[in-house]
Order: sequence, then C-alpha cells, then structure tokens
Amino acid sequence: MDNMLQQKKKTTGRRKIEIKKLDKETNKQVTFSKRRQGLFKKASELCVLCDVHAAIIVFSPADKLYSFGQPNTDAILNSYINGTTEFTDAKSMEDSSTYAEYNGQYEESLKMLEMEKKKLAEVENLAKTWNRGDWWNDSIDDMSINQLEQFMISLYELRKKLFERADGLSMMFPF
Amino acid sequence: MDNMLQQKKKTTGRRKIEIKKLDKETNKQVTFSKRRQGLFKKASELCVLCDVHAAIIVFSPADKLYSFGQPNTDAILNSYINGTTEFTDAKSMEDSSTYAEYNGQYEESLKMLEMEKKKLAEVENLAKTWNRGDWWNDSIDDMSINQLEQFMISLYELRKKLFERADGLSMMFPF
DNA sequence: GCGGCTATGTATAAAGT
DNA sequence: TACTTTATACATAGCCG
Repeated sequence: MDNMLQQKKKTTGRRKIEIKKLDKETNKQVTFSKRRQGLFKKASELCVLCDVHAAIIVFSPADKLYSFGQPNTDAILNSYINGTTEFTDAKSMEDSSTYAEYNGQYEESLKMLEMEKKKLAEVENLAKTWNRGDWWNDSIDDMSINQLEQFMISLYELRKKLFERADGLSMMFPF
Repeated sequence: MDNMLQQKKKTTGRRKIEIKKLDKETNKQVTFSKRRQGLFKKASELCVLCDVHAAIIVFSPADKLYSFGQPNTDAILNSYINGTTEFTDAKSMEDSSTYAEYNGQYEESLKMLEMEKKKLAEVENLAKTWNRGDWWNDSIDDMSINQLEQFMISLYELRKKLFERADGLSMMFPF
C-alpha cells in the first residue's frame, strides 16, 4: 500500500554499465573526470591507511596529464626507475626479459576475464531462453564469475610472486 | 513484526573507518592487499571506459613493488618524464635500497615459498574442481572448454618455467 | 563542460570458517 | 593464516540547471 503513496522516482539512479570503451565523447569526458577523481581519492586513502608510497599517472582523453604522488610523483618514479634499472642491470638478459614479460600481465588477465565473463553471460542468456529448468540457475551465478575472477587474479599474483622470489633466490643461490 | 522473525545478524557488516594510519600490522596488510586490488581494478576500468593510458606504482608496507600500466608502466613513465623535463637523474638520487628487499633473508624466502606452494595447490584444486564440477560439465560449450584449456596451459607453463628457473629448488615443489 | 542530486551498483571492514 | 560471507559504506550513471 505504501508503494502507492510513494512519489515517482526523481531519477533512474545509477545504472549498471559494461566496462568497454565509451562511444559518446561527452559522456567519456564526464566519466573520466569523475573516475579519475575517485581513483586519486582511493590512492590517497591507501597511502594514509597503510602508510605507503604510491604514484599515479593518467593521460586524459585529450592527452592532458594528471598525476598523483605520495609523497610526490617524482620521488616514487625515482624509486621505481632505480629499482627497475638495478634489477635489469644486475642480472642477465633472461631475468630482465622475464620480468618485462610480466609487465602488462595484469591487463592480459583482465582481458581474458572479460572475455570469459561475456561468454558466461551469453551462455546464460541462451539457457534462460531455453528455460530448461533449475539446474542452470543453481549452477551459474555471480559466484562462478567471481571465482573465475579470483582465479585469474590469483594466477597473476602467483606468477608474479613466484618470479620475483625466483629471481631473489637465484641471486642468492647461483645454480 | 517481521523484524522479530529475522535471524540474528551474522556479521556486523562493513563499518565506517577513519582515514588514518592503521595501527594493527596485520590489519594494515589485509587492507593494503584488498585496496591495492581495488585500486588497480578501478584504474583498469578507467583505461577501458575512457580509452586512456595510465600507470600506477605502489610500494607495500613491506616495500614490495606493485605496478599497473596501460599499455605498460614503462611507456607511461617515459611519456611522463618526457613531458615534464623536471625529472632528476635516478642514479644521482639517494641509493635505492628498494630492490635489495627483493633478495630478502633466507628464512623470509623460505616462508614465501611455503605460502606459494599452498597457493599453487589451492589454485590447482580449484581448477580440478571446476573441471569435474557439474555446473561446468552441464553448461560447457566448446569455447569455454578452450578457455579452460588456456588456463590449464598457463598453469602448466608456469610450473615448467618455475622448474627451469629454480630447478635446484624443485625438490621443494611436489608436482 | 561543471557541480549537485538521487537511486543503485560496487567495494570493503569485520566476523566467520 | 588465509579465504569467504555479510551488511554496510562509498562511488558513480544518468539527469538537471
């Protein structure tokens, strides 16, 4: 009954969106602005809560540069470059190439994940159309997708950690 | 009245926290892990949605390096450095003890290896579970199968590479 | 394009296993 | 010790001025 007394909703509220390139240029600009702000805020919170250093560099759709740095961007980049340079110089080419190979691994994982999500969604729609029965609803749900996501993230983290540790060990134990 | 029939709440749910340095070391580590993951995901979404490039560098509480880069970290940093000529030479800055941390201590490395062994075992179990789980067999299609195969291959190659790089330690990995 | 407003989607602090 | 669950805090898509 109360429902009937409720006012007409003033807005549609936030709507779910697919994570894919936005076509509308104006929309893209707005989203970039909002999300960049959110990203920097998150980074700031991470730095404060965990007492760590971090830096972010972002180029806007119009190629304008935005950066975040705690304590400051250049200091973090110096650390990164120092470390990377040292890492590369310290050992043989195999090591550095291996390490470089894992730059962008995260993005690859995410792409694979997105592909798999789409497939799951497709199959799910197909199944719903067929309306075969309850087995489907019991078997495919967000949890499956989340598990897949966890798996991909775990795989990525695992590989990264293993290689980092393997490098460290190989330096200590020259075999 | 319905309230009286409701179960006692199982958890307190998320609670509001103040954004200030976390004191409990364990809590700090957990929060760092979660929020770093979230931060990277947000960055990834921003890059996809707005079709832009970005890079993030974070040092963990234990001074471990984590980086995100679209298309890759180094490219973004180069752009940044070239764009802002005010970047001091890395080598002239204070010594980078950053990557010295990667070598770590012997005991520390062994602990890490133990953790990774467990994690790998878990991932394998998860994959096996998926492979024989009913939901998978019932809802499978060729593309999904291929995708799973890709995961398995990735896992296999990971192990293979690990063997190649740390063959002396193979006795520590029972697979 | 910029900021404010909802309503809703998403991240995550704590508790549980 | 780490992973999962749950309830809640927080971020943000679509609108409007």
